[in-house]
Amino acid sequence: MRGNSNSDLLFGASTAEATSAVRSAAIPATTGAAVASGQRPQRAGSIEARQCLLLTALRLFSEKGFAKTSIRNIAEAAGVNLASISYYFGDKAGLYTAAFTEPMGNCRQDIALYDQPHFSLRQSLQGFIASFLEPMKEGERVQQCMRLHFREMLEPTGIWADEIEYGIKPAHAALVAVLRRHLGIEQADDDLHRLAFGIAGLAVHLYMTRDLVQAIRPGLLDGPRSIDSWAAQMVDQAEAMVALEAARRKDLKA
Amino acid sequence: MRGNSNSDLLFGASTAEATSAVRSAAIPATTGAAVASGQRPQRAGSIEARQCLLLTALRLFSEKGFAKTSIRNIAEAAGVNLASISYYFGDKAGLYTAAFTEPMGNCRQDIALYDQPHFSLRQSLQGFIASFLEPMKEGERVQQCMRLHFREMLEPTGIWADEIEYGIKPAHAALVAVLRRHLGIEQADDDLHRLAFGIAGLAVHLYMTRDLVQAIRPGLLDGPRSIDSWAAQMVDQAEAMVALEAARRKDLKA
DNA sequence: CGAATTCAATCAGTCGTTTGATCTTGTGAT
DNA sequence: ATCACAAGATCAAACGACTGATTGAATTCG
Repeated sequence: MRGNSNSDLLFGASTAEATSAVRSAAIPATTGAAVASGQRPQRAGSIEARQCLLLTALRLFSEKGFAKTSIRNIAEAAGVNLASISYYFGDKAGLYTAAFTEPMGNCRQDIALYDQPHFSLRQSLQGFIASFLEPMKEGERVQQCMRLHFREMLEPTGIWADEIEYGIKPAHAALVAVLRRHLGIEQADDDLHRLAFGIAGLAVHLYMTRDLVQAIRPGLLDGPRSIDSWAAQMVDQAEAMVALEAARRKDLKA
Repeated sequence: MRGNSNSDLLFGASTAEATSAVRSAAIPATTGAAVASGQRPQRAGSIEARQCLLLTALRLFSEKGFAKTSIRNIAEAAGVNLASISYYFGDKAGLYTAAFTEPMGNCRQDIALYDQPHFSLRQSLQGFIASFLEPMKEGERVQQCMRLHFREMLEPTGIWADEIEYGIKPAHAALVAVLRRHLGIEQADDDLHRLAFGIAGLAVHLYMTRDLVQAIRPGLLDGPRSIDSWAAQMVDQAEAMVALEAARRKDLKA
């Protein structure tokens, strides 16, 4: 009953748990009556180990992916004992879930950056593109978050379903709303959704093909200046794509 | 010395080998003098087993990735014995290499589709976009090839380096050449390369976010008609992006 | 016959997970 | 202030399952 480790890897791990409560919630009935529900006396160095484990896991998972990263690698790199993983996070899936969701508060893209009624189209597009490209300039922590994010996109593990529902869908809907507003369309149709996907794709594509760009045209991605240049070009392109759609709809009417 | 299985997984497997010669070439010195170099009497059903193994591997690798697919899974699904894998392909990496490269002849994008001196810009863009999107309409075999391809993009295993060098780089260079020609530029600069990446990203992005599109706007991807609509829109968008770049350069001169 | 192919069985290694002992720290009684 | 006790935290060691790979005999066909 426990053996299907390949199929049910990342499901069932509790997601909405407080930092210290995870430790107990993930453990079924091993240590017995040691933990009940909400009690966090906790010693001094405890959080350090947990945090170190979390960040190391984030780094390794984002670099090598879930399957190719063993919890022994993580424990070793973090300098903590192997059993600490099951102690703090229950199992490998719990650690992954925690590494995926907990640090995400810092690097979650903000819809408010582009979905404002008083924004011009260009302002909205700038905000949208920036919400994707800005993290590329920041520290590696944020980049690891994004990298893990986009890794999920190609290799869904279960968390991704949640992320689509509560992260991507709203963002997409917001962009569609922006476009709908500026194009003067009442009901969003297939073409508008495709346009939204296309604009998002301008930015998303960079994350996917980052290594590719590095290999083909090195220096096109080094330093914040390069990112800014790229972002500016994307905004122009997105604007042109919207203008194109506007013209197409105008032609269609006539 | 043999233990570093995580790091050197996919390296060292011979790539440029004929179909039947792989069987021997990948095996160092195990079966002794059984095989020398080029001798292929071969029985009738032999190629069937090899082919079945290859296609099953292609399917499973494209669905679950390299690490999460065991050779036992493949052998079982293919209905052949486990040892046949090492017999025909040497090891797991050899099977992967074969599954990656051999069926690729059918679905390799053709530079000739868009890099023609007498083509109009629109024709070239149509050919380029089509070279990406056309496979999405064909059978699942081709889709598995492409999926395995883009899986490599996020999770490089070594073959990817070759693919960049001999598959992607030439394609990118060809697109840059097309753009350079139509924009009347002598030397390709960063902006032109970014434009090329952007146009490619229009199409590539679809592969990455296929599941996403399916989840957010189902029906936007079903049937060849939908793909055609999408391709047409992409061509228009790419054209607009080129026009934008042309205008920008004209302004820059003045 | 003899080579090509298939098969069951087994190897050593890594994986995720669990265990029980040990060390460390905070708390309350004396 | 000192002690003992308990809970938090860490540790080495091991478990069973699964992995990729290999062997040598059995089978099948030219």
